Amino acid sequence: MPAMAQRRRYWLMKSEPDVFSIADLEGVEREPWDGVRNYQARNYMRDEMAVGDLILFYHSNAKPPGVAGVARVASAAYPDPSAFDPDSKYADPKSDPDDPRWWLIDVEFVEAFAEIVSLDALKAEADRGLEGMLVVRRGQRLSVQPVEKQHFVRVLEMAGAKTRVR
DNA sequence: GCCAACGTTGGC
DNA sequence: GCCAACGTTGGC
Repeated sequence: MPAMAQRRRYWLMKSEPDVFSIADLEGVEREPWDGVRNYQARNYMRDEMAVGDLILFYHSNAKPPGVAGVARVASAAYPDPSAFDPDSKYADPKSDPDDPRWWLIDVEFVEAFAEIVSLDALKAEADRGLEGMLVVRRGQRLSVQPVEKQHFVRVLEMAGAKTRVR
């Protein structure tokens, strides 16, 4: 009997569009998500993400902030090379190549929404469909967050997205 | 530009 | 192990 398939998980990842937007991801197709220097975000990438997991691509520090499209986890986790690069702004001399502190996954483009699903729009649904969604919580700064499947599906509906979830 | 939230650092 | 100081995030 085959092993039961791993349950697909859903995620939200933040990026400042001035630095790297959903259009930038569409242009390169695939991008190593380097530079994350938060342990909880690292743990999600290193320990919980699996190839094929779908991601809400969120524009932070944007006008308006909100979900701009969909991406997909495209690699298993591997050590973040920028931690070992002294010329990188993400260099971390405390990360030992034999015991790397920082890990990442590659992200690939799936879809750019016709219109951003703004944070305001998400908040407006927070009591009817998006209850408990982390990104609408005040003070929630985590740049990699798990998303419940029903919340993910609801955001796709709000966007009129082409992406379908099985 | 402001500042609340909150994670990290380091003195003790 | 506590906690003040500090730095960053990110909405506004």
